[in-house]
Amino acid sequence: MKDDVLKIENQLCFPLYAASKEIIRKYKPFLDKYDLTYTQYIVMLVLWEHDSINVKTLGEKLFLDSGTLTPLLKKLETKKYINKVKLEKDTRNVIVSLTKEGKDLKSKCTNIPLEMGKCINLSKEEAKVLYSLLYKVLKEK
Amino acid sequence: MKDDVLKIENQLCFPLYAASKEIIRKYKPFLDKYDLTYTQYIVMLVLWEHDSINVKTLGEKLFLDSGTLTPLLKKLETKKYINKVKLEKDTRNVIVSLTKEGKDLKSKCTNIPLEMGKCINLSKEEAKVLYSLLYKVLKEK
DNA sequence: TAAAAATAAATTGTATACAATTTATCTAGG
DNA sequence: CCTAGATAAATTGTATACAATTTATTTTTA
Repeated sequence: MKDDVLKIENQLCFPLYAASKEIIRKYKPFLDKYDLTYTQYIVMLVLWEHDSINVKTLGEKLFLDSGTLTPLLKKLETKKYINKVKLEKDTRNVIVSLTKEGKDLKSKCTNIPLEMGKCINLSKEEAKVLYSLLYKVLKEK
Repeated sequence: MKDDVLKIENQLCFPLYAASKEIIRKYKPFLDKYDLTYTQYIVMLVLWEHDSINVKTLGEKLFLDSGTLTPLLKKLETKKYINKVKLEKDTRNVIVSLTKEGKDLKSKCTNIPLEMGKCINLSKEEAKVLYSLLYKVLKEK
């Protein structure tokens, strides 16, 4: 009777995994314009809010570790969107901040959430419910 | 006024992306026992249902392409969980099937969905709502 | 205050992901 | 029947992810 617990359509994680990838794939045409990947884009989102932040805090906000962020930040530096400097008071900390180009990019990206909204087949209410359920999943840790 | 559309907490995609990764990370201790990654596990889920399937169909079910599946299937073959043979009628098709070990693994994994259920901080009803919203996102394509 | 513990990034190693291309094979139309 | 187009995997190249370790620095404590 419990044979179907392993059916893929009975897993909650699978549609989560698949939907996440599918939506990220839909970002691509919008982000390609600015030579950004999705992960680079969410780093920029955080920087547009904070302007300057250390790698650890950035990682906590995005659920990413230095193994992912170190090379990614190097790429954003090469693209001239960010700068990296060591904190004088404690040189273990690397502070990431926006260049002028990085700041200027923000206004060009304001249409992306709207465009993406059109790509997602959910009503405003459904999106809200989905949003809070996902945060409930995330908050438990 | 529309300045906050780019705030990370106003994005729907971000919690989707983060929750997906967090849940997959929670699978790790359960899957490590059988030397499986999450992606290898979902391939096994499909094979436990179908026993034999070609790479293309497998990819369609899992939203994965041959670039991901080819090396992954090689690893599952090395672990002796699957076999790969070319379809005689049309040798472009590679048919993946379970070995005895691969079949036997199924019964050992039946506890995983239950254990994972305990790790996710949602009621049965919430999980159901989340599930259908995610499939709604996926179905639109 | 000097060694031990803690902390933050960076590095290393393994495993995805996926776009784009290539290779091998098959199918259909002339 | 024979070639142009279609199809399925495999390959190539780039970019994450993340566990585990290492390096450099700072803080704690005996």
